This record gives sequence, C-alpha cells and structure tokens, in this order.
Amino acid sequence: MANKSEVTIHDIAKKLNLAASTVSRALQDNPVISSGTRSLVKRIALEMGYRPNVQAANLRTRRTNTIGVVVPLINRYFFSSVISGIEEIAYGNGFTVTISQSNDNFEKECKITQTLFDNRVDGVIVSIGMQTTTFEHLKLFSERNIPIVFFDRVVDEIEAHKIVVDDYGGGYRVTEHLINQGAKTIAHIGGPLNLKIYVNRQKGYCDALKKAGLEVNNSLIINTMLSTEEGTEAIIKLLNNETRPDAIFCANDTSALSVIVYLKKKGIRVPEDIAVIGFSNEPFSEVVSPSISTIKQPGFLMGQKAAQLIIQQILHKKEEPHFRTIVMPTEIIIRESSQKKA
Amino acid sequence: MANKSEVTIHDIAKKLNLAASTVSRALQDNPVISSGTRSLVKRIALEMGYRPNVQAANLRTRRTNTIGVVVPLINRYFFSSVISGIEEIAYGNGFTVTISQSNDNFEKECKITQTLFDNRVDGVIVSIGMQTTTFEHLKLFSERNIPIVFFDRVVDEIEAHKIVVDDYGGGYRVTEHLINQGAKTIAHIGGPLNLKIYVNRQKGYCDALKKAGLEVNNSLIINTMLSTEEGTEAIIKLLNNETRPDAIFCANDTSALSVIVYLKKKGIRVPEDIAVIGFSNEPFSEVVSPSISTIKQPGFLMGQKAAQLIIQQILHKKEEPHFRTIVMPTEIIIRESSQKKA
DNA sequence: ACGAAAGTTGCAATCGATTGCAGAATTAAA
DNA sequence: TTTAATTCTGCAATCGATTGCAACTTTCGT
Repeated sequence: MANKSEVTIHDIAKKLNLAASTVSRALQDNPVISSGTRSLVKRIALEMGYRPNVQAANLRTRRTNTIGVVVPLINRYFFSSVISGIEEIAYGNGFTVTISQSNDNFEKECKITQTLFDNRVDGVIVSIGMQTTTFEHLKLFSERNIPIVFFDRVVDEIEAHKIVVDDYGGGYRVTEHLINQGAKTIAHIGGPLNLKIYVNRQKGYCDALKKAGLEVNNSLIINTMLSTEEGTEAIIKLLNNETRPDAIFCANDTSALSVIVYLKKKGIRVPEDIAVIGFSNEPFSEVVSPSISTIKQPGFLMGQKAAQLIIQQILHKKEEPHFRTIVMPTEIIIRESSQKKA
Repeated sequence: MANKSEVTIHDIAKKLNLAASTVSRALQDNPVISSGTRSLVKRIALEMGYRPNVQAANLRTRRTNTIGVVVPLINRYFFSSVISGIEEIAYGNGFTVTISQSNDNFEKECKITQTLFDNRVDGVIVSIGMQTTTFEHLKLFSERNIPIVFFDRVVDEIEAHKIVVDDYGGGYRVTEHLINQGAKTIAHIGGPLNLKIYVNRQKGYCDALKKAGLEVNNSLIINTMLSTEEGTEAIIKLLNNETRPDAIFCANDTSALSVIVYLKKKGIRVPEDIAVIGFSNEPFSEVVSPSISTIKQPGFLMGQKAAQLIIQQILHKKEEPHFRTIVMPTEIIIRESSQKKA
C-alpha cells in the first residue's frame, strides 16, 4: 500500500513530537522512558508499519547477531542435521543463521568466508572442504577476534573449540565387528587424508586389525573422495586385487552403497561373499537392500553444542577461553550388509 | 595479529593523506580517480588488511545484494537441489544467499520472513510451509516493493513470478501408467489441500481415472502430511477399506517408501499385489528394493530460474513486470515398484 | 516553600561507506 | 600569457539507529 518504503524512528518521532532517541529507547523497552510513552510509541510504530533497519543498528552497535555456517554440502543428512541443531539454539538466543555450502570447493570456501567476514558475522561455525589444505582464509577470523567453532572436519592449525565424533572409535568398532563376523581380509575405502576424520577412521581400522593379529595390507586400502563414482572405481580395483577381501569398511555410506550396488550387479552376495559397512548413517542406509550397517553420528546434538559454544564466546568476548575439543560418542548400527553370521 | 579489529577507509585515507571519498572511489575503480592513486590505494588497502564493512555500504546504498530463501526443509533432495541452483546463479551475479528453513511450521515461517525483511534483503525466493494458509507475512514484501519469487509451493493470493512443476500432468501420467499396468482400483495418498501442488496432483489422478472410465472413489483418497508415520497410517486404513486397492499413487516418495515398507512387512508383494508410485524422485527411491517409480522434478533448473527472475526484478525495479507462472516439465521414471507387467 | 533526588526526554556525536557538488590543480586552447 | 576545459580530489551530507551526557520536569523530604 504505502509505497513509503521506509518508516524510520524519525518518522515516528515526528508524528509524536518526540526525539528519535526517545523512540529508540521506547522500542527497546528501556525503563528510563515512562511506560506511558513506551506503549504509545510501540502502538504507533505498529500502526505505521515500522520495521527496524537492522543494518543501521548493526553498524552502530558493531554486532550483527548473526552466525555464519559453512558446510561442504547441505544435502548430506549429517550436515543438515547439524544445521538444524544450530538453528534451534541460535533462534532461541536471538541469533540469525546464514548458511553457505562450499561444495567441497576450496575457492568457493574462501569466497564464502570472505563474504561472511565482510558482513561482520559475530561468529562462524565451520566444517572444511575436502580440498582445503591451507587456512589463511580462516585465520582472518581469529586475527580479528571473531570466534570460530569447528565441527567434524576440523583444522588442527587453528586454536578454537572443536566438536568431533569419535572417528577412531567408530573405525575401530566397525572393524572389530567385521572380524567378529568371521572376516579375515578386510579392505578399507577411505577418504582424503588431509582431513583428520578420515585419518582417524583409518587408524581405528588399522589398530583393530593389529589387535586381532591380522596384518594391515596396504593394497587393501584405497583413499578416494568417497563419491559414488570413486566408490565404484575402488571396488573394481579391490576385486582385481591379488588378495580379494571378504569384507569392506567404507568411510561413508555413499561409497558403501555404490560398492553394494556394484557387487549386486556382479552377482556377488552381500554380506555372504563380501560384507560391507559404512559410516554416517544416511537415511537411505536403512531402506536399501541389503540395509547398510553403519556408524551413527549425533548431528543434531553436535549442531546444538556448536551453537552454544559460539554464542557463549560471542557474549563473553573479553575472557580468553581455553579451547576444548569435544568428542561426541558414536553408535554402531548393525544391519544386514555386515552380518555374515545369523 | 593487529587487534585493530577494524580498518576503515578513513584509516587508509589518513595514511595516504587523502580524503575518505577518494579512497572509496579508488576502491571502486571509479575512473574519475587517477589510475596512479587508484592502484596506490588498493595496494595499501591490501597491506593494511582492509575489508569493507558491507553493512555500512548497504545502509548508504539501500541495497544489500542479498537474496533470502525460505524453504520448508533443507534436507529434502528437491529443496537442496533448488538451493544449489539458486546459489549458482546468485554468486555468479554478485549476490549473497541467506537460507532458512521453516520446518513446515507457520510461526517459524513468519519469524523468518520478518527477519529477512528486517535485514533488508533485496528479494526473496519462497516455498511455503504445509501449515501456511494466510499470507500477511509475505505481503510485507510486496507492499514494500521487494520482489518475491515463489517456487513449487506457490501462493495464488499474491501476484509474483511463480515457478512450478507440472503437478497436474505428473499426477495424470502416473495414474495413466498404473492403469496401463492393469490396475483397476487405484488409491491416492495425497498431501494437504491448502497447497496447490497437491490439489493439482490429485486432480491429475482423478482426471486420468475418469478418462479411463474408472470411477473416483473417495474412500480411496486419503490426505495426509505425507510423513513416514502418516504414510503408514494411510496404508493401514486402505488395507482395511471395503474395496482394497491394487495400486497406490503417493504424492511424495517418503510416503511411498513407508507404504512399501509396511506392505513388505505384511507379506504383500509390490508391485504384483499392489503397485506403488511416488513423486519427487528422492535419491533413495532408486536404491531401495523394490526401486520406486516416481516423478522427477528439475530442482536445480528451477532454482536457477528463480534466481534469474529475482535478480532481474531487483535490477529493474522501476518497470512493473507482468508476472509469469512458469511450468517446468516433469519426467516419469518407471522403476520396479509399479510394473505389474513385465 | 526550597533544594535535592528521581524521573523523563532531547541534543548531538557516532558507526563506515557513498555521492553530489564545489574547488583545486593540471593541461589545452586561444 | 590568459582563459577555458579537463582532471583530480575534498567537503559535507546522508543512510537509520544507538547512547553518553545534559537539561528539563516532577516528586518528595524537611
């Protein structure tokens, strides 16, 4: 209607013969303003369709009440769960959340963080991309005293709160489980080793093998980007390997699925001939056939925790925090794809 | 390092004995500034670690170069595809994207749109929630002359560009396909009828039945929120129905999956006893067993289109656009769950 | 009734960048 | 050499809200 595209506190002030400062304080329910004018101002503001310009307020207060979130992909169940957790806590505390995805692309990650900084977010929650090996773009935040919280794909080189899952334990228990199922030759399709999470999953795998007196055979370990395509390539390689595996631990569910699809196509039975286990508990893992055994990560909780930590730091910037690394427990979910024994 | 948390154009100006205005223009590559000072300013800006405060610039220019996106859920494949499409175009045109999810919750949707407005986004791309039946919170934008583009779950009551898929055609072809497979009693698990997309899918279903000389039996139509739980409830009701269906058209893949899971558990064969078909082509539909026939929607393309339309409106605000409703084609994907005939 | 205290409101600077207009400096034209 | 045209730079207002401080009004104790 009114194409008066902006109603400002000055407009309200003029209408009521008050000063803009009074209007501002009234709208904030500042008790220094008499309750009479306070409610009057609020009523008129509503009538006039006033909406605060947060950009202006932000500029003055040097706060944006915005948390930036950087994730590799939003359509991974794990990440969207984390985002939901973040959003819940953030909204509850009056913060807004800006989400961006890097698509595991380093340049996009740099651009995104740059943009978040230029928009003066109060803090960032980050899970880095697979290509990311340098961290200058993130140091920008620590240098400017803007809190960062890392989750899942954390970076060792920067001091900050970090929230990870027990990847080592997950890898260990998964492998142990396969051994218990009678597997003797267990392969591993791992992720890129610049990411700690994949290093840890792999270490868990190796240690479980050693513990059981099985040797670690490097020809049975293939590191990939864990996509559908690379999962297929990996299983082809493994099938042609000198010693053929009777079980495979895949570092995520996507690659596990592609392995299973390929094996089925080739008439190789899962889990009888080759058992397969994944990591992350994507929703499809439960419904495919055979259903995929996997490790469940508490994404929603991690998001909540991350949001709490970042908000706490934003609100108490003065105090130098001592940074913690929180390790969240994982849960092994045993389904059809890994049960050789009935 | 330098905890000088802000370097402003004034700092640069002081250092170079220039005016802030000159620095500002130099940084924008304004040709009115001599190329010598331009490059000098830019070099020093870099050295000093200057980063523009976009909030300040936005306040002055009354532009934010930000597009707000409101979707029900970001972890639905369709929606995250749309978001990717939006992001691609937006980034390419120098726009930032703020994504928020309403969780199909009306109040959250209101709060989100309010926040987007308060942040003065230049435009919004919206797909409304299942509970949404009033639209005051969206009229805010049209009243203030901020462009909106709706996609998928559009609202008739507001004039704007709209991007939808051919839901009617999808519902029609899906039903026709089931008829061709020899189904005689086709049920429909539909969505909430306040959303046009579900009305249209249902209308397509009804018309296809009539066209084939089959009667529309209301006891075979159940409208739900299409969740896993409600899908299961619906199939239970249908199995107890006087006339039992031999095929079911579910208005999304989630409910189709829950139906299939339930039928399998009860020993009812899919598709032989009851054929099932979904809508949306979620990634799991391809990999479950039986794989689910469905309708594929061009999410990524829709996102790109939506972003193009909104940017175009933002850049040419003066001209009153004549609003279009773009109907994107769908594709029927026939998999195992619906093929009664070999 | 008078001064102090408490309660209200306004003035004006500020946040950081942008931009119309004017003024200074340089160059070209006469 | 003088004037006009061109180039370059600076002044100061502006965007909309916030906030320290001053000023004004009312209330209250004595």
